[in-house]
Amino acid sequence: MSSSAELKKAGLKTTLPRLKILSMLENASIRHMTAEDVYKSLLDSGEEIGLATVYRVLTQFENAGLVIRHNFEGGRSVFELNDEGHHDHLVCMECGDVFEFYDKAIEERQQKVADESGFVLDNHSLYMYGVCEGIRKNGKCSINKRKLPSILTTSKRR
Amino acid sequence: MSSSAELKKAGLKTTLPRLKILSMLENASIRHMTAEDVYKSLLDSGEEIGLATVYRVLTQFENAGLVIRHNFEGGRSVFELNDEGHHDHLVCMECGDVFEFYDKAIEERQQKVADESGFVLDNHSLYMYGVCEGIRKNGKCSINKRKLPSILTTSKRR
DNA sequence: GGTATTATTGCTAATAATTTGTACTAACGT
DNA sequence: ACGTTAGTACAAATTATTAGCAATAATACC
Ligand SMILES: [Mn+2]
Ligand SMILES: [Mn+2]
Ligand SMILES: [Zn+2]
Ligand SMILES: [Zn+2]
Repeated sequence: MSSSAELKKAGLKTTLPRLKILSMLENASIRHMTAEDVYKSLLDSGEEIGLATVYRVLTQFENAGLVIRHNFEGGRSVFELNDEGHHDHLVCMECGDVFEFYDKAIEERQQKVADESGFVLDNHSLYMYGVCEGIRKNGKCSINKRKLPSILTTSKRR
Repeated sequence: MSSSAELKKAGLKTTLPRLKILSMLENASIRHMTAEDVYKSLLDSGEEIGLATVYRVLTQFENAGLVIRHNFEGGRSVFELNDEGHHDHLVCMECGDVFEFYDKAIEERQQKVADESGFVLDNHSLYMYGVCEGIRKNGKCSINKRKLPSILTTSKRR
């Protein structure tokens, strides 16, 4: 589906800033980006945008269900496209790498715990923090996930 | 153990502000408090303290392992005394009530997931958000957990 | 106990991240 | 195309937290 159609489906008008941001999220080499990551990446790609707009649009995307906001330990909010199913996260405290996982047993036990406590569950966040294999074995992470794309392949226009 | 001894054991000098804060955490009717909750509660109890000191001391307590810091969805940091063993949290989005739980199966699966990913785990946070039974059945929570103690039973001095 | 040494406090001012106000534009239904 | 309404850019405001620094309080030593 086109980005424009995705915005429409989410009940959002198709505007250039929104297209740029959605496009950046879809094409960036890193999946979990802060508002400023998105902003800087767009500037680096030669796109013009305001930081406040990035914040505003990311929040709209969150409310529309287009992106998920995460609050990893100690840091600012990071956003990821809501294109895969639900999953939880393993964060390396050394290199910042984020590994995603889904564990059916954990999900089921969570539901059970909620049921037993009389809670109707809305959502949950499970973040695990540790040190990844790359750092432990090679002293540094194999892939530098902090690198942002210098060119935005889509979002080119006119 | 006395509060003073607890501070010593944690490698912190016994000072009046630290005693007041530790005492407040030990005696408050709510377990999970923001820095400002602690600050306001102390003022309400007639105790004098600076807000910056509360932030500073809570961070020191965190580093010393005396308290745990949580970042519940959307809100500011909340602190709880590290006197029980590890547990995770169920937060009611309506009344703010916090239920604690420990599920051995979840903990074990988490370890397994980390092992399989080559991660050495340091810590994790699992927060579940929903609506509690009290709200659903009575329209409001039975216990108002937001109420702060007006008098500090300990920490009186001289 | 009295005094030196040094950590800690309580201001207040500074930050960092995010949000808001507003005058200016762009989108889109007709 | 036109008008209405929503969205944008930029600056200024907020909110939560931290930093700078002079005044104080807590051990250490005599
Ligand atoms: Mn999950
Ligand atoms: Mn746990
Ligand atoms: Zn993810
Ligand atoms: Zn707890």
